[in-house]
Amino acid sequence: MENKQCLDIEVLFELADLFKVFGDSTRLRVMVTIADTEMAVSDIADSLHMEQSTISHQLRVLRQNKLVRVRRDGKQMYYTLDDDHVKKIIEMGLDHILE
Amino acid sequence: MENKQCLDIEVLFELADLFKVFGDSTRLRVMVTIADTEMAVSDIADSLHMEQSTISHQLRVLRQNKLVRVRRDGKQMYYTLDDDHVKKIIEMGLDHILE
DNA sequence: TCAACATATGAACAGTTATTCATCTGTTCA
DNA sequence: TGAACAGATGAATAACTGTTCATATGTTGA
Repeated sequence: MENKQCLDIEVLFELADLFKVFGDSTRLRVMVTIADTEMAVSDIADSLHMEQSTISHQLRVLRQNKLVRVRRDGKQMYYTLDDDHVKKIIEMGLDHILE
Repeated sequence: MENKQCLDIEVLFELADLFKVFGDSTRLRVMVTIADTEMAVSDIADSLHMEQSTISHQLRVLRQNKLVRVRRDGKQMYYTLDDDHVKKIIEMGLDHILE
């Protein structure tokens, strides 16, 4: 932990909030689903066999945390992962689990 | 996401459970506190100005998820982070926040 | 403009979780 | 052996969170 002096309470609260977002299987599944491709909300929902509303609610959480990018095309909203950072965090977690 | 075929529902549930552990500021603070040093429970509690019971409960969660190691020395239990994996996950998250 | 469609959103509910208090277990040393 | 101490744990509670239902917003094409 090289930047330990930066790790005051506030930063750790923020960090906890970030990890909270990853700590839900629905959000994780959405993130993996749109990791390498843009997808419309209802297609994500279909793909995961979940309700449109559920996915929409969770996409909002991902949006608020800047983990996804959105683009409107007509009636549809296309979501994709924001950056490779997010993938890296997921892969780090997988490494820990699959070791 | 290179091992995408491994990312079935079960693994993602496990992964979510792992991130849930990181998604609490108390646990995060405990992890950072014992990242580079062994510490007894009451010293962690004092250092964070929290109750012994609170820390003990959270250390149990960390233990159950194999994120910390324990060693008894007399009446005291000395905790430390289990491996560098855990630090890496925290640092990845910090990178995302502090960018 | 209006019907049809895609998505977003608010309220309600159920399930989960962190903290506290009280108490118990286990260790030391006198 | 027993008092003092460190830590663990169960129960209770308050706060939080994910999902669902119903509905609202916004876009398209006729």
